[in-house]
Amino acid sequence: MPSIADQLSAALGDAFASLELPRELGRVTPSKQNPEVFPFQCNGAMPAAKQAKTNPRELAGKLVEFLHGLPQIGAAEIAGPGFINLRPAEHLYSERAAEIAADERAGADVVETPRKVMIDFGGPNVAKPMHVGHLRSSVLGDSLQRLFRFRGDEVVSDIHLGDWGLQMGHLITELEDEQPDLPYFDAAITDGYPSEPPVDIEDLARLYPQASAKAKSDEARLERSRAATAELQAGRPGYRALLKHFIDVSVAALKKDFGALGVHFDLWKGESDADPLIPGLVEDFKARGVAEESDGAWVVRVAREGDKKELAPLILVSKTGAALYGTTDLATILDRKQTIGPDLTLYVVDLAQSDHFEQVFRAAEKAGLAAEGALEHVKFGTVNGKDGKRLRTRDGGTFRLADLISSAIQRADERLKEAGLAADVGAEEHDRVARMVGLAAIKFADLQNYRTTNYVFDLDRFTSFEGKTGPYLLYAAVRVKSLMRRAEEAGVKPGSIQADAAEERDLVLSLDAFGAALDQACENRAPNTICDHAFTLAQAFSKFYSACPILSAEDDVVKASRLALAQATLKQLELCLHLLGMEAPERM
RNA sequence: GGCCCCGUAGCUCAGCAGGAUAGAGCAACGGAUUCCUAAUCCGUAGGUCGCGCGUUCGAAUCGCGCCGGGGUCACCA
Repeated sequence: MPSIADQLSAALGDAFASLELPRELGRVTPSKQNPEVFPFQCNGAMPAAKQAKTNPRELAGKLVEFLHGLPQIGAAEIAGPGFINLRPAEHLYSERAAEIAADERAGADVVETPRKVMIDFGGPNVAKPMHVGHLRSSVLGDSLQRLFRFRGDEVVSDIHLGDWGLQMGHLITELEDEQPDLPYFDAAITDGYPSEPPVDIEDLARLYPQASAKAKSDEARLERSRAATAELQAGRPGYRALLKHFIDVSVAALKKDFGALGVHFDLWKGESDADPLIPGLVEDFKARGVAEESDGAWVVRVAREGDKKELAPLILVSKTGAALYGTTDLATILDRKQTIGPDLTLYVVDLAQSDHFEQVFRAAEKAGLAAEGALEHVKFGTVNGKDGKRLRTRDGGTFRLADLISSAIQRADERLKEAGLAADVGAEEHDRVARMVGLAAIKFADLQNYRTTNYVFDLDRFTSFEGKTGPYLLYAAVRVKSLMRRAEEAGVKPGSIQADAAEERDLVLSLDAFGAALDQACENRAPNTICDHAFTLAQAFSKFYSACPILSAEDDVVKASRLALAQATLKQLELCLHLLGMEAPERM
């Protein structure tokens, strides 16, 4: 059974069709005008009348006339220039509520034709620890993979490690300066390297910035890194062995970090995995004339007729013979095409890289590696401090993601203690709850804004249990869980739902809107509509909860009905939390 | 300078497949608890939707031009 809104849309669609007008005009939306009397409205009569050059009110009159006989319609009226206000038929509330209550998916549909969707996100760099910039990609990407999967698409996520290119040359040469005697640097030695890595994660974190800073002011130093990069890419055994150590050390640390964040990847591939495909890809591009020579480099021209912006060519092979960022990305697209064959690939990467992806996508399309529109840059803005500028540490450095997370968990812990929550559950459980609250605070704060906006990071606000926050939603879910436990103790069982009170109806309508919220989140590749839905639902429940006694209701039938509503709400709320990468504890 | 993103209530942000009187949260003010977790609920106040012009019966939403903030512009990733 479709949602109430969809049933009304279908009815309106029929009405339009009966007048030989497009069904799409029948789209019904929630009404803000007078929702108690007419919760929905349809605005299609006005554009239709415009097109047909007739009077909109007259047209609306015909539509309403058609609606009168239909079983879904409780009432319909014309208002203003041609708005059609709608009230669903009485029986729809309890029918739809019963269905949501019985449905594992809480009323959300699956997609008609599942696609294979590749999601590339996270993108941490082997050479450096994760910083705030990785937060959005990770949180957003993870939510998107959960969402697409839930909707029935086949999803493959890939962390796409930054383990190739100049940064590796920096690491190698900087390590050589510190420990020149290591066998990796002796070109005469080509085998039998130590199995223990020569560095740990802190070394990596130190070496890269050192080298990068030197290279900025010292051209010769930069050239050394470039040369080392070229040698690495050419296959010098000692450098390859070092690369493997770097990756291993880094991945071990990253798995810990992402595990703590609750973020999962199907594939832990990196840029270096695409390397074997590069020579063939380059030859192919040259042979087919996709690439051409320019100033000693090989480039793919991607500018198009009628472009507003002047898009520079993508550099496939630099004049020193090195593969660049774009080359690796193209080879990765080829790799994925051969091994996975995605219908759609989403790159969850910050919007500063818009031009880069535009180049890569165009080059891929030009070369026939991907269909037009099959590659998509899901861009997002920056995380700012209260000053409105990029979030920095007090001394102006970049904020480590690990520090950010631990400070959120610590703040959550303080909040819990202030409120006397999660007090009698034991220290271990308390810490677990604090972790859930802290992560929920960060994730919800990140996801509730539309992804392209830059948002201000304010831990005090995010960790509050009041208002539109992750902790509020967790608490709302916990309250219902607690209610369900009490019901069980009292031997009360959920029964058939009868939505009579205004608060009960509003709650049903809120539950009904779940699918639409997911549709929109999917379409926009932005989970903020899920955040919004979860919050609206929690609010609708709060109103219901304060207005309609459940366990203390006098009538057993009412009691069972309201408990069923509470149970359905909990299920849908937990699904929302899950899709946002959050989890509510049993008690708080 | 070209291009991209952003500009909505005191603050943080939704809304932008054109639709009625522009929303939420926080902060402010007033009220509600013998009752299932008051971290709640009810109410009040708060707006030239950056500015201007245009398209339209109708513009926060679409187009053009400005202003302000951020980003980006071929051999880094």
